[in-house]
Amino acid sequence: MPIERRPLREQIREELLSRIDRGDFAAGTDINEVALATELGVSRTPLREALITLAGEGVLESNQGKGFRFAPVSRKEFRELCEIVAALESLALERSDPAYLREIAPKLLTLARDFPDSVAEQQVIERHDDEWHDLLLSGCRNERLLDLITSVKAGMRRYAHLLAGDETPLEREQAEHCRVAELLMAGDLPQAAEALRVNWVNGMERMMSRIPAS
Amino acid sequence: MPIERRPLREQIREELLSRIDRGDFAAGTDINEVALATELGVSRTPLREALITLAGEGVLESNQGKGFRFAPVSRKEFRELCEIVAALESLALERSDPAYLREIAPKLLTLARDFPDSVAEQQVIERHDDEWHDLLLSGCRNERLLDLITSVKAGMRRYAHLLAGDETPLEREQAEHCRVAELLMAGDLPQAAEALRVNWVNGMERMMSRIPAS
DNA sequence: ACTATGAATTCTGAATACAGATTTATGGAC
DNA sequence: GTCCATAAATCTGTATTCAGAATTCATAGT
Repeated sequence: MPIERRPLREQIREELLSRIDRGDFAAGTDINEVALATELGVSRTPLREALITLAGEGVLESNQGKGFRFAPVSRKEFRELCEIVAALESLALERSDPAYLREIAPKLLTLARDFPDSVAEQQVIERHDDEWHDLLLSGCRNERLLDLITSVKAGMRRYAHLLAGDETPLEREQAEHCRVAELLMAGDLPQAAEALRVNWVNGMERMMSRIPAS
Repeated sequence: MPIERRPLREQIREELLSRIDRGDFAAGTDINEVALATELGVSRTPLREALITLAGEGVLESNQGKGFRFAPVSRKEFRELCEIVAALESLALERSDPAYLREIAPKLLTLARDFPDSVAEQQVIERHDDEWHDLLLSGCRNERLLDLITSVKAGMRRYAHLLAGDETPLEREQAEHCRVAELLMAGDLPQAAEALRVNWVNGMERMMSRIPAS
């Protein structure tokens, strides 16, 4: 059994991202490197490496002499990120193997219908949503594109916990996912890609009001 | 006058990118950190920070215990990158201020017509091309998108010097740029965005044969 | 009371030191 | 001569140290 040997910076990056998911860090707050390094039980070197990576993904900002801080959230940026991901995921779908898509379409439909009901924990809903999108794009042949999508989505994680504990119209989300799946079963890739883009744009509108004005 | 004070890692990153433009490094070769740090006159710490950034942009690869190396080039990846940039630039154009676009359209047309002739140095041609694209997208209101485009294009720089010293059909490139500019003058944003996408796809096809098979 | 100035503190950015992994070199068995 | 084992050298990944910038705090002056 090959035991896991990954650079510390990657583990640290993932730990920080999962803490962001839990809403541990408030947007806009400064990072104290020594304090955080001590808490994580690592030295500043790999921590800084992780911070630099996250800054490249837009999760953090860095200012000369002032170090890193969690990038503030804004409706403007959220809209920008949604636009980007909508375009990228739509492209990824268009660049997928049609045969493979038809193959997984039934499973996508099942997953979409099995959406957890509104009372489920936000964490559960999000994980289910991620799973659906991951499966949807798993047939994309453009590897760089998949990496890029993952990276951009990391920048969106800051918004996840802001949207927790609400009465979002899950039915709409569910219906839109079903529509994508059905179009794939019918073999209409362009329409499915368009439906996916629409899903992102609609989702953005639904979430927009929950984000602080500026 | 505020004198320039930027982190070393950024300066190093840019220096490495410009060296890649000059074709100083062969794709696929390993990086010796101590040697490179010495040559640049810096310590390994900021150098590694720059390397990690470049790895995040796809310029480098990193393997546990083996350090960094310049990512190998391939037709497949070049096609992938072109697809991505085509989609992103097209989106950026669609998200630009139409009034501003009409304003700069004449200048875009002039620049496109003033394309350096075939005998000009590759460097000159590339710089001119970059200038045109930068101006074209300068009206985009989606800041994250512009950053992303810059980042993805950094990953394409590895291919720049491969395409040097050839008899590429510059006329086609020039004509396509003119077409985009003309559509913008006519105020037809969707068509201009589509023409821009086509320009990227065609450019990809033109370059493809010059890249090593695998 | 308020501001300005400067020292003390805290923190980041960069350099150096150390530990462990990987590669290269060496030597012996066949 | 080839193959394998083992030791030396090299290099990366991480920790620690150092230098200087930014911030805080205290004090003097108005």
